[in-house]
Amino acid sequence: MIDSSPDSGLLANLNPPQHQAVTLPARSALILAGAGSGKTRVLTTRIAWLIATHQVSPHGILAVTFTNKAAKEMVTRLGALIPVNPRGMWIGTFHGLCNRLLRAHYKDAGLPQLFQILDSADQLSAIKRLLKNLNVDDEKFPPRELMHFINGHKEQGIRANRAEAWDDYTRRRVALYAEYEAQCQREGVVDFAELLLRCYELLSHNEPLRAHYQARFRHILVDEFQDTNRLQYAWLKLMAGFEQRATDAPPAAVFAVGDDDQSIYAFRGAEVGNMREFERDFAQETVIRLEQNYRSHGNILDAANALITRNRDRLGKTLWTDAGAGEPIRVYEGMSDLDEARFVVDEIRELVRDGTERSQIALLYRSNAQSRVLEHELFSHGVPYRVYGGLRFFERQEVKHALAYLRLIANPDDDTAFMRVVNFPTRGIGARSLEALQGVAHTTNSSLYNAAASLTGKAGTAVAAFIRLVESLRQETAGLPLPEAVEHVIERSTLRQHYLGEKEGQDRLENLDELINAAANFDREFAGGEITLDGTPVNGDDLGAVLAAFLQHASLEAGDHQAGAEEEAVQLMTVHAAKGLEFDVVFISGLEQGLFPHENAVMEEGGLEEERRLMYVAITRARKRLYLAHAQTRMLHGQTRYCLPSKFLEELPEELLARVNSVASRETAYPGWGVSSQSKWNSALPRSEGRGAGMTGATASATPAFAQEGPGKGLRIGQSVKHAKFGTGVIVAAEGRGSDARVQVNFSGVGVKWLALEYAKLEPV
DNA sequence: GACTAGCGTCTGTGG
DNA sequence: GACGCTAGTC
Repeated sequence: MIDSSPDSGLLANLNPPQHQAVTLPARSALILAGAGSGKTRVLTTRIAWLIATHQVSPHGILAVTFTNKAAKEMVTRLGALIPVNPRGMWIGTFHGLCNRLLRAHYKDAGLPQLFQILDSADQLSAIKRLLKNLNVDDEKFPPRELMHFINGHKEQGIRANRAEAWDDYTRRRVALYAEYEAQCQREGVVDFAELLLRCYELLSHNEPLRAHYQARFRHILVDEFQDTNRLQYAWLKLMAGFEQRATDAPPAAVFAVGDDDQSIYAFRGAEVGNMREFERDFAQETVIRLEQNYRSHGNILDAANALITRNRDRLGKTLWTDAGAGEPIRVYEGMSDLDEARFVVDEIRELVRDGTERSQIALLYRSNAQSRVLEHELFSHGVPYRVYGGLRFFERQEVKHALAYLRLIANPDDDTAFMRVVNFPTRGIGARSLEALQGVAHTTNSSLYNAAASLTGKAGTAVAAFIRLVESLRQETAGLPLPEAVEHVIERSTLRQHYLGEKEGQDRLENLDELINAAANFDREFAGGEITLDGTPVNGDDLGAVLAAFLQHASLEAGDHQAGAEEEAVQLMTVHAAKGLEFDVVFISGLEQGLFPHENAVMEEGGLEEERRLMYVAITRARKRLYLAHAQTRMLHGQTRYCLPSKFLEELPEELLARVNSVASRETAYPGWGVSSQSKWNSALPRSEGRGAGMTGATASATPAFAQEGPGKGLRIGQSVKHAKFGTGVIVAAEGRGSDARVQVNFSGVGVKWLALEYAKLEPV
């Protein structure tokens, strides 16, 4: 029995608001937890306290997060706090928990026992296949857009039969949505959004089941509440019993932790408004603000606060810290993305030389595409690094191919898997045979596999050989342990042979080996009873069950922990991926108009504010040192773009910043540029920390050169100019001479314009 | 039916 | 700059 008095170990070292939050009575409460305010600590300590004081058994707790990482972290920390086996508890992501529920009640949910989960790539190819089967013009109905339409509706909890459509085009899309639903049902597959919607409907339509879970979960804890979408919100309401209560038990106490300033997932349906509605819908009694930041030095926090106060409609919260001001925030302007990368890598090497651990250095960017230059520079200087996100292990082509064979073994009706490997490696089954096959499948309302199997007598030997291959794979692997089954499939399908013959196949072969490794690890944990199919242990000797569990693991987990995760390496990731993490040193690169804030985002309603929150998240990742970098030119889509500094840079108080470009280096690089306009870029750092001319001078060749005679004298490509009507912009192109001379200028906010130099009065800035 | 050159699109973020 | 798709060729 654990002493639960306030000064016991469990509650020691909590600050007053944290303490209050942890020990709240069993009623719904909203915790506004600022960045670095000890949010995860409060969540896990709350669970431990509830259990230790016998207010609830581990059985009665449901804790929901968004990412696997957060769920794992919670489990680990909880295990360190109290002697309880957290594996039996319901702690997981929305998707993971819904999957667990659907597995446990697959019949009631109208699903096959071994239903497969489609990741977004699978979903897209399923949609493409659907459009093809229905002879729909995919130019009129772009698959990506349709996918967005379908997922958007599911995230609102709207099925095709209830979707609104006021015009023909939308009516058509709704019809396609319905067809897609039917196709998934036929194939026994479920996409990510479907996991949630299906689970919601299961509970909503099945009263005994609803009564069971509503009575069971007495405390529901939600992490990152600001990221919930409509469906997740409704799911919580239903689960907690604030909607359709089916039991005599009172509603659960919902402990929602969130930060409206860190809401960065509106693009996938998250509604910050859920935080405002929480009070009404969940009978919330208390709001607690966690505003003391334990992570960052003062200057970093001041910058974050200054930035975020520009957003409207905040719930209101100001972070403060006991820590000193610390170092100024370093701002670097590179001439090109390459120059920027060189600066970043140079600094990293110096930091590492001075004793900073590489894993304590994070390199953040707005979009994944930016990682390439940085990676290249890190690689060529031999700096170990690790990229998170981007192409994940289980999303790689070769891994997906191998998994598709395994999926066909587990479920022959999985048409997505069938199409992926029916002719890979090539075995003479072309578009023509497949079209015929799809026709048969369509008319007989059966899966492609069954259609193929029923036709093997007459439909040519290639298809028959494929069916025989899958059949023999199923038989040969039946008695094998999972890793051997995986290896066998890789060999017998001739996947390995295929990649052996490919010039660039080495990486792919290594990934296939890694897949066998992953299967071995998984099998070990499975056999140890640590992993189960639906929360209840399954017979580990049954390959079907192990395989199904492994496949669902592969679709719900990105495979982030695969290969080299523990290596001492610099961390590269998008700002989105960095949420919830912290590092001693953080670089934010690509702080340019159009990139961060992203040009697509600023067009959307509330888009700029979401970008600003994203910047806020990025800044607050840093503990001790923060670098902000931007470049004047950047390669994008294969061509050079001329960029203005991000407006977010202007929104930071100048006194917190130190411009680390030295005038001397820029003079070398840009002969003829006025020093006056550069004065504010002078270093505010002590001399020893300023950049020498040597480093940046080496990149002078990246400077675009364009000299113009006549009216535009002194203007160059890349030059910042001011126009009376359009404001400031950057010259991106020029043509003609004398009175015909025109320049193309990219104005911030206005866009790109061609201007005749004779008439437009452009002033160099 | 397999292979390849050329073209268009993409990179905006995730379970 | 990379990838997927298409048209053209073998």
